[in-house]
Amino acid sequence: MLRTHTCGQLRLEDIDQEVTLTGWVQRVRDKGGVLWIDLRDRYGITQLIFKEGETAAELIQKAKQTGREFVLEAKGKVIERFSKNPKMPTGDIEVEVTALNILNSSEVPPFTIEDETDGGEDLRMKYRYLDLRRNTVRRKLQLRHRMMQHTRTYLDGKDFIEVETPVLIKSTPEGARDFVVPSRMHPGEFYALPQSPQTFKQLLMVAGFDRYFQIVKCFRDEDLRADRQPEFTQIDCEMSFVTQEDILHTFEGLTKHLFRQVKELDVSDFPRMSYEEAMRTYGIDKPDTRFEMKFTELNEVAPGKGFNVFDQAELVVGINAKGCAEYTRKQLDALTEFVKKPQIGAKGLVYVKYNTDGSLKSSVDKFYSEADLKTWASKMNAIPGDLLLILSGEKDHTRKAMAELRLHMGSELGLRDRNVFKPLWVVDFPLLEWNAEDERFYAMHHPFTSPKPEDIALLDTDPSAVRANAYDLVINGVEIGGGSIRIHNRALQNRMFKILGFTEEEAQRQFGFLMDAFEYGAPPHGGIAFGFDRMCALFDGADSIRDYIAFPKNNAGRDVMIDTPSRIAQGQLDELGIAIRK
RNA sequence: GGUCUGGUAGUUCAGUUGGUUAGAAUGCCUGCCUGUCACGCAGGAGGUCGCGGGUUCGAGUCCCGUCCAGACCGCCA
Repeated sequence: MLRTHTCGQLRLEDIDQEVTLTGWVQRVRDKGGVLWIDLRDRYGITQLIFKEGETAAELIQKAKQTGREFVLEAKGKVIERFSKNPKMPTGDIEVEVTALNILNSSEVPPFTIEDETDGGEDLRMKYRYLDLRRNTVRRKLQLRHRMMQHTRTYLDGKDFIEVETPVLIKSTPEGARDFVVPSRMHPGEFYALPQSPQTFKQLLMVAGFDRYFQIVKCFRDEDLRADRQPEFTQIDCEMSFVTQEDILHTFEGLTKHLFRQVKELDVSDFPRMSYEEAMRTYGIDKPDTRFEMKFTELNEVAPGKGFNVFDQAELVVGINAKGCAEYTRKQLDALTEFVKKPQIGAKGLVYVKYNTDGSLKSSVDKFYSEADLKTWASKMNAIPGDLLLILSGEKDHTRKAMAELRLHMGSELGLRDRNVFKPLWVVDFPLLEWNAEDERFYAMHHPFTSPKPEDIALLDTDPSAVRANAYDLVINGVEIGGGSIRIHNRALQNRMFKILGFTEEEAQRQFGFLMDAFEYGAPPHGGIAFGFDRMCALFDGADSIRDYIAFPKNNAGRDVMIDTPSRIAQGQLDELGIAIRK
């Protein structure tokens, strides 16, 4: 080792020790007769001192030549500081340097290597290796590391076996776009990178592994968001001979274990909510339950008074913003603007102020008496001082818009505390979703999801009413994980593919290996996958997953540091039998 | 595919109804300073205002196009 101690280690009790430290120059402070260098490594900062008349002149000269981010090896004696710095753990001591070796010099970095950097996002990404030197960024990756270790400990303790599945697999048309990899040995043929190891983990269940997990990279060629990267990591799990209840219990346990170990938090048992209830009361399948403000449907009381907008609406729905009756015209206009944004797409917003004096004032006073408004208010459990916000229109759109407005109000009222965690299981998802454009059903989860046994009869008569044995883990409005009990029977799997519009040949060609396997004693099984990057960000109270990934892509899917995607040589293309269309 | 926001010194930003030589902070360089730790003081260097076109006597500022970055919608079984 080049060093005897780290830069975060030395204390008063180490005084008079001869030590050697290595690290990067955080800052040089030249005070004339005395010069200090803050030497930094992953573990902390230790101050080196060079003193005129005491330190050899050539050493001082060498120290003066160093600049930010130079790499040094400094030998010297630990001494007590003349003036201590209580703000730093090593602030009682400093190292009186007797030998200095410049291990490497450094260009002036393009941004400051400090917790509060002056660097913008794209510059930090271009010089990610410098960004990663910063404590704040490194700590996020250390959190990820701990999450990963505790996940492995927990699952290993529950007899799960970690198995690696292939990365070069087969492309399938369902679901997200695949990243594809051309085959040199088979020109014109392609591998695909896995969107998830779904079929492989099911095959491991057929193989009798009983409990499998993998912390695994998955790939989806879709547009990016702050919480979506083209390559991302899942905690992928599967169990045999289990009911949905067993899976929820096991992975509620994992989640609680992580909260305990990583956050030192004990969270209470996770409530269950049906998909239907989530949609009806929160307008979304991943409700943020840190605050109430649930939807109240007003279809029974709102129409029939000549207000065309409500009379024609499939859904009239309101939320009660508690204590907001004092909102000004300007604030209400801002809310109206918010819901009219194209991304949200509501046509307008109706409000009812339940004033503290008991009177009611609304934007639709022309059509409704105070008694009408009072009926609404009581239906929405409003008391004087509350503000009712109401949207109407086609059901799905209106719910979606109201869900956005609810989150907006929750943020505005400070009800979405990043240090509060409210997990829940959303269960009983529909098995299928009708797509009007393609005029066919799509699997809401994936085509291997088992329908609820009691709903199987509906598969032929009313497919959209069939519920699945599928579940999502939602925390603070973020979908953290999802899974299902799978189909383990060839006939039922075939029936599913048929409903999804596959011909028998297509199903056989794409998933024949799985259905063949089902014929050799496939056990009942089910599983779940967690979005690991999201989980890390959520645990840390962050919205973006980028800082929890060492080398992320930007929002155009580009790695600006290594500058990729990039062109490849003509020779490589020729070898692969690929021509680029001009 | 679409919507919005931004692009000015190494960096983070300001720049008024279009008007002379484009500013601040920080960083960088030089000098001074024996207890600093966001050290201090004095001085200095540093700009194709993303790129292209247009309007105008005159464009960092207005218009059109384009590139880049970020957020979002669509998309993400």
